[in-house]
Amino acid sequence: MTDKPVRVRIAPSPTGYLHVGTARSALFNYLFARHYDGKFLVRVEDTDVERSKKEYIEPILDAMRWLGLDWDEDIIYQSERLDHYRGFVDRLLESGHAYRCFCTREELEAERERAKAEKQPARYSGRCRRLNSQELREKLASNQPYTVRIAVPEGTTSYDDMVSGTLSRHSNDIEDFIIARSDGSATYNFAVVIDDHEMGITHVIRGNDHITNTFKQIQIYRAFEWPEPQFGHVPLILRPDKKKVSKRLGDRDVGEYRRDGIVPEAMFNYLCLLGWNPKTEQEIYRREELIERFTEANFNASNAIFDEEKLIAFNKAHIVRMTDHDLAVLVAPMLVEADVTTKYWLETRWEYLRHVISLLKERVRTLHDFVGLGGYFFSFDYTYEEKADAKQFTPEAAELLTELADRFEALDEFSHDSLEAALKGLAGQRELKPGKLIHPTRLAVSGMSIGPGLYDLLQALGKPIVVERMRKAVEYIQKKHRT
RNA sequence: GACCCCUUCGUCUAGUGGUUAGGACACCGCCCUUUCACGGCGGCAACACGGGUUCGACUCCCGUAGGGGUCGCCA
Repeated sequence: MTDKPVRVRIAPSPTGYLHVGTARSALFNYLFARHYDGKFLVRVEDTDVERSKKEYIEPILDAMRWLGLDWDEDIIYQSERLDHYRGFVDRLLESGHAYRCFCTREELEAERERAKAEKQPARYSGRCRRLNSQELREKLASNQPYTVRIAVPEGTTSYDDMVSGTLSRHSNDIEDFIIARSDGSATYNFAVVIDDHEMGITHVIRGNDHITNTFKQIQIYRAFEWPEPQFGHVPLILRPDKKKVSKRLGDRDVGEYRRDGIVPEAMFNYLCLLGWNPKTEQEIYRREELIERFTEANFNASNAIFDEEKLIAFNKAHIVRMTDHDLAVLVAPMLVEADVTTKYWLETRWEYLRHVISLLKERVRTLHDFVGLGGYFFSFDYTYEEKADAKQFTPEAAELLTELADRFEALDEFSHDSLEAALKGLAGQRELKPGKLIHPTRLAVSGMSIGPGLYDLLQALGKPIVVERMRKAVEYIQKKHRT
């Protein structure tokens, strides 16, 4: 697919957060680089000194690390290369590929207004391109400020896009854009080309909102007679119908999803399948599988809507596949954060945590559910689910729970099988269906009507806690029915 | 408005001239089951429209419509 070693990059602006669209572009570049044993680089586009603060890049790098998008080489900061770009502007001026433009912002603004009013395309007239040497000398002598514009050659510019095939645009629609501001600093499109060239970028994979820029950037490559990288414009990620946007997972910042309990493996997998396809019916993949399968051939061309429900489905699938230990590492701080238990308690009972996770992992949508559905494994300060309470905690249940608690207490071995035998034994004697005991017991020891298999649950909790909670429930029921 | 990109179930998608148009998420049934979840089975549901080309179009071409992007001395 290429003769040179692949070098790609992601070039985020320091906005303070990683947008899912940028994340996916980064992901595609990462996958592409890893697949072809190339390099994946990061360049920070912070030329706008006004609004770029160093700290705004940290959350972005953080989110990338979280996703596992590890980059190669040092991060390049455009802000540190500002002076470097100037010489290149001069070269283009000398070679005649660029010219000075003395139009003021006001004049340009007026021109645009007029064009808009006349429903004409809003493009620069090219007035200063036609300045003769006499006029030029006068303007220069009078110290008029100027910008530098590229002189786009007449004709059509074409390139072969990795996603959309051959794309072309007429020079009139590219326009003589500014490459250097009146203070001499390089503009975005110019700096990008210098950087990509000097970084040896071979492939530029980015959102299709950059197609217009690509035609501009190609002008610069050609003016310098530099080799052009291959460009690939992937479809955009759209948000769902605003009315249907969900409450919890409404934002598109990757960090937000992380905070919402999405595991990086799921985000990685899901994002990859938005605009790219492995051409198989399999959808759940590990990172290594995606690296192996990823090629530029299977890009999709149409925009995609980010479906949070499907992300959740991927999240469930990945959580089930993760090891209990890896999940425990992620869940432990959440339990502490939720004040369900303490860091110390967990550290001394890591095995228990892992076991709890193994019981819960199949029923969880996000990491937070481990807390929401498993708090009772760590503390007894829950209340009984209202509906279940009304249904299960009858006077009869109190009597049964009392008897069952006694039998449980008498057990030598507190195991899945012995618990089942004890419970079914009682049910048999009373000629009751096991459910008559199971449901109140579950409610008593967990406060919930849903959860892991009861015997697993009881065994995990252990005899003292089970018996205590059952007797507490009996007291509760008796009190409830007395009043 | 100009220029460009895109168009298969609600959503993500497979499909490259002849298919009962496949899968996944969601949804609805049923099964499994002490609950929930998992799993299994089944169902609902799509080729935007109009012209061509062709023996034959979801597939190719042209229009139309719709969606999206871009049009800064921002990136």
